[in-house]
Amino acid sequence: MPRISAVDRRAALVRAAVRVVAREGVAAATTRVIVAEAGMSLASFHYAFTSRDELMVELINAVVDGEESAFAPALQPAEGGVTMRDVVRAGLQSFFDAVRADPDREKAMFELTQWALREPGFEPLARRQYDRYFAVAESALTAAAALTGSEWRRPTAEIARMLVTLTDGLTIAWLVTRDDAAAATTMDFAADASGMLGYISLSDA
Amino acid sequence: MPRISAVDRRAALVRAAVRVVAREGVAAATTRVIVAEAGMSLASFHYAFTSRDELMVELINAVVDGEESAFAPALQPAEGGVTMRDVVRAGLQSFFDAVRADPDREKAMFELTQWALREPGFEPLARRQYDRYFAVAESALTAAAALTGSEWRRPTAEIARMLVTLTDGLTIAWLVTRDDAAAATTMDFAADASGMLGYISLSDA
DNA sequence: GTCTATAAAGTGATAGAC
DNA sequence: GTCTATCACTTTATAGAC
Repeated sequence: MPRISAVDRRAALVRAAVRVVAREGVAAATTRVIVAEAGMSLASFHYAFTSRDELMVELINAVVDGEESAFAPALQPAEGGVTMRDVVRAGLQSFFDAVRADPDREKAMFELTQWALREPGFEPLARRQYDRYFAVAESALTAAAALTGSEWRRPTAEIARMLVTLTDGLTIAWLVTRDDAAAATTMDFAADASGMLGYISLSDA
Repeated sequence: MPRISAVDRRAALVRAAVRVVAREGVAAATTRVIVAEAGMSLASFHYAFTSRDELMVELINAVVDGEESAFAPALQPAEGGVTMRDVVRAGLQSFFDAVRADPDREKAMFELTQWALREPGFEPLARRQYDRYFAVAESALTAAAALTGSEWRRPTAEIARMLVTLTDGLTIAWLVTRDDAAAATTMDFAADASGMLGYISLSDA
């Protein structure tokens, strides 16, 4: 094999590990499976990382940093006026479409959270993961307000947390039941509720 | 060791496994750890069960069947009239109090769901688990309607699913952040939303 | 029935040749 | 740097003495 710098090797191993975790789960992501995915020898793993836990830290940080807004497609400027209720509904649909498009990824994200919650000393990684979720949700809420000319009546951080609560619950229930119709009903309900409780239009202010 | 019937041994092993899974997680619940918890030899395990997977099936069925309504304390008849909004809020609080009282149990329930979702052929167990959650939620909603003299405007099965979505999301976020105040805000929001959208009082009907 | 002992396969990590 | 070979340990499961 060609000589690869330690940093490149680390990056390649993390990318391989991400694929393995999504495809086969955290428990199956052993060092041997990961190096096979990366096309390396087992010894190369421990040349790049001192331990499997060290890779796991880098892995979680990588997927968390790479987390992008699944709500974005619904937040494009549209012709004519658009209601907050409809933007929230469309944003939830965008999120849900992303879940349906790659269920293994979502399963993996939950598994990583729970792995971090169990592994002594790794709880901060789970916190970081959720801080990122909250931040992504909050910026989507801010964009939605700008798009509709409204203002959130409660602190956006508070509503963001509610939104993450909702998307987590929605995702788990769907991963278990695969019931698209039930998911749609949940999203309708949530959009109606957010419309009634969460914001005021600027013209009302 | 005294002679124990196979069925008794199975039951004892399942009870031991439940404790181990709650305390140390699914991944740490090896046959050795489980038999140690039950005070048996390793060979006794395979006398009672043909495989670890067979125990896992029985384990999940046991915790799912034993699932009781965490909403119940809030559904006791009270003096004077009580609004649906307040019953929902109190029910969520009862649920949340149970989570706070035994976080390891909740962590274990999520882990078991995800284990079943990953293990080939075990998805039906995860379905069963959520069917039970939905049923528990639905009966709580029916009891709440009776208590307040109201009627749900949508099918209770639909609202039950929303309720489970909410409690799942609430639980995960709290397990990660341990933020009681944020959880309270989420519950307030959810109670307000359910009050505005989900039911009609019988006097309106 | 219940045990000890062990098989067979997997794990993370390392030594040492090249 | 990169490899093969291996260590020390753990896993599920079983054989066979009692």
